[in-house]
Amino acid sequence: MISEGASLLFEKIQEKLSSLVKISEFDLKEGMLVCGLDAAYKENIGISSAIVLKLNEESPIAESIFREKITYDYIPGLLYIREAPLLLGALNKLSVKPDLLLIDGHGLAHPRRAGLASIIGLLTDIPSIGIAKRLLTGNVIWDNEKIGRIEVAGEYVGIAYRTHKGKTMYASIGHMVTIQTINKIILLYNYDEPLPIMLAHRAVRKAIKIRS
DNA sequence: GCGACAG
DNA sequence: ATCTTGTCGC
Repeated sequence: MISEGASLLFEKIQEKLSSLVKISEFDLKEGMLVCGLDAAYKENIGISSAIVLKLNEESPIAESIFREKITYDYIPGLLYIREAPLLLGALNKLSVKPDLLLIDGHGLAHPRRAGLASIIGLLTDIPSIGIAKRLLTGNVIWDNEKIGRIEVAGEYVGIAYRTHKGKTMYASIGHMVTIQTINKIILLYNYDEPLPIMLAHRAVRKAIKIRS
């Protein structure tokens, strides 16, 4: 449970962090390490995973699993207080330092302009992109059948795209990347859920299942 | 007041 | 996210 006062505190912190987010050019280069992050839950236990792949390769070169007792409930807009500790734990166990983080959740496509992806990027000082399956705030202006622009409070913060199976995904700027970076990532993973995130998702699902 | 609401 | 069987659709 999170008290009303604590929620206000976390919202204030989030607003401050938002002002620290940098939108900057990020060039994808051969050999770069792309890391997918995801988490799953089993009762009061949270499990997270970080899966690292070299750009254009499909076998992980490093991966980690992290488990920790959950202390907070999920509150829309405050996902980070529940999930950031888990993701940081998984990142901390990696044997390598990723060049780019792909995180399940939003970046700037957030009411306070600082979703989980932005916060993880800021705290680790690693460029990041948020990729969510549902929109939390803002609107999508579809340019064509498969690509659209995500706008929040008049700002172009990300790209919405439709998977080959018809599922809409919402990718937004986390930290130290631009819309162009997101465009390249979407193309790189062929308009599907990015492989690193897919593998991280499978890893946590598997880990959750084993401990039951 | 009503509805919406990342994972 | 998670609880869950059969079932609608490609």
